[in-house]
Amino acid sequence: MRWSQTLIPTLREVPKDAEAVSHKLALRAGLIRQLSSGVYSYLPLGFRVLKKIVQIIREEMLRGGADEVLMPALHPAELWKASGRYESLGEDKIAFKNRSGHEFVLGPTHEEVITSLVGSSIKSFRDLPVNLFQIQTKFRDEARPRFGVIRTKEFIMKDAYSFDIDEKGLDENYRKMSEAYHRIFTRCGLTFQVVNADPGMMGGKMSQEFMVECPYGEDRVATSEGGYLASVDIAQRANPNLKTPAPKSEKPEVFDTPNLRTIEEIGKSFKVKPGQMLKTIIYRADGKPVAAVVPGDTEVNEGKLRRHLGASEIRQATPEEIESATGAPVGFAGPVGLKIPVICDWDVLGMADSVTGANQKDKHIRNVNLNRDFKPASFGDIRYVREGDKSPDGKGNLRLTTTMEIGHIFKLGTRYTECLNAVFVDEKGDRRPALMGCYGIGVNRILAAAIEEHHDDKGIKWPAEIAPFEIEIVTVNQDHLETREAAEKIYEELLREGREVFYDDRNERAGVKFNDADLIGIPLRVVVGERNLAAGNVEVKSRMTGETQLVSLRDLAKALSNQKKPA
RNA sequence: CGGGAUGUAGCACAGCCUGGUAGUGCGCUCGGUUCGGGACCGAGAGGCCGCAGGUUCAAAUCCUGCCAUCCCGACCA
Repeated sequence: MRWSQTLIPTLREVPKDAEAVSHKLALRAGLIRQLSSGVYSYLPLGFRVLKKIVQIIREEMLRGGADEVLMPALHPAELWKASGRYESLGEDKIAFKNRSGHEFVLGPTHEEVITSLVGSSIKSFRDLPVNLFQIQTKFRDEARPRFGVIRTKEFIMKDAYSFDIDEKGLDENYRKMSEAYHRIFTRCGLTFQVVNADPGMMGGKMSQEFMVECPYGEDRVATSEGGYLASVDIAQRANPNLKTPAPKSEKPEVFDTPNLRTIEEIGKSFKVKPGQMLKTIIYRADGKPVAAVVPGDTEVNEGKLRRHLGASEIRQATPEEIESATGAPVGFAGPVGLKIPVICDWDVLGMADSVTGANQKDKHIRNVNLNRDFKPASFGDIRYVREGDKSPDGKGNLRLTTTMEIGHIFKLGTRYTECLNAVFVDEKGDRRPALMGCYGIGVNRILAAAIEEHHDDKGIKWPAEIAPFEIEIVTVNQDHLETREAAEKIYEELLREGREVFYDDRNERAGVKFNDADLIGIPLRVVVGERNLAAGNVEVKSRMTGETQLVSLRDLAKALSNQKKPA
């Protein structure tokens, strides 16, 4: 393709609020153009990258035994209602009614649709397993799109769904998909980690996230030297086995804290370190009130608390519920004298003479001590891990890194197949719901992640397999006849060989073209200029390594195919 | 949904406090000199100053409302 025939904007300046590196570079290099908040168009260069990524995904999914389908973007709302997930979609849902009053959802994900499709197609265990995937646009009315193409309202997703007759089959499909994901992300040039994750609202037993390190990511991962790796949502820590210090105080003392509710406010006004305070949060676990107590400088992890309690559902109490449980408005809860079960984090065992809410309006209480002043129902690991916590495998401490999720695989079990009636008849003649797995990849995010990982201050350095082109031809002086003729000849020849060539045939100064080439980041650059041409040579430069070499015109084709990455 | 900011030429911004002819840089057009790492000189074109009201002799500028965008938070397979 010739530059002059392509819609590539000359865009060197980027809005100052473009924060993420990948966002800035994608705009500057003319990969994308923003249409509105969280909605982007892909220009030719960006689209080529997407196409490459899509092709890699497609090949590896087929290799992994999945077959391709395409489901509609518009889903009947009845399906969603049947699965019970309609309401929980909340703000994300884009639903509307057509003229005849039918309600539709603009598909944010396709579990409901595929389950209904597969349910109506399978009869017997002989029809299973099936594993189907598609690559298409999803819509989610994100409350806050951000970081360019990292979180957008509309995005391209590869989603796959497997259906099996038993756990063994599900395990097998899950493993194959995991392997396919490893191949996909590796081919896309990404350094990634596989992290155990919280299955969350999707239900199911097991889930793993494929993460890349990225300062603009929205997830955090805990790692340790011993190889422990988990999303902070579920990351655990070893029990520090703290000994409770002897109280220095005689008895607790209530004091006035008018209008001071937060840990921060109290800390400031009374010179108390947050770590010396007991944060008490009231929850409803399966409808029953409980109080969770953690050090003031840590956060309660609801998922951990839920598992600790063995509850199936947990949520923060409403202000009214808090008032009835503690006798005080929000902001003054504490463990002393509470009538509801108190769950303490292990850390609390190591604290003495703490400050906490007094369960009275505008009052807190100091010199509070465990056992003497309050007696917890139980102890456990109920807070989010922090940098420096002991790794649960006992090997070293935890380190937290910011990451971006590029893929996620789940074992869903029968959650959808039961309510949407995707059942089959087994060998014994019994009707059973199929066991389901689902597997997603954010295609746009791979593009962003690749830029985040592979760039320098001049621009993008595309990994070979997803580069928009293999080779860019740059003429130093397009007006110079011999230069132009040589470049045209090289261009035509490479095209004939089936190479993907981008030809910067613009009548621009050399410096401009070199800088643009660095910015766009095509792996190989062939520079055709009068100086070298006189000796029958051109220059070949690698964007990744910066190496340059002089190659004679005669050997050019060979030199370039040596650079071609083995498939 | 809360907190903060910003809407002025294709793009990035200044001007606003203290009302008085619409500005700068990049890009674009024309002419010339340049031409192996973002050239220079000269001449031009291009704006309903987000929208609607109000105050005023006079509003990009002050006031009110709305809309949009961005940032922080809440939320998020």
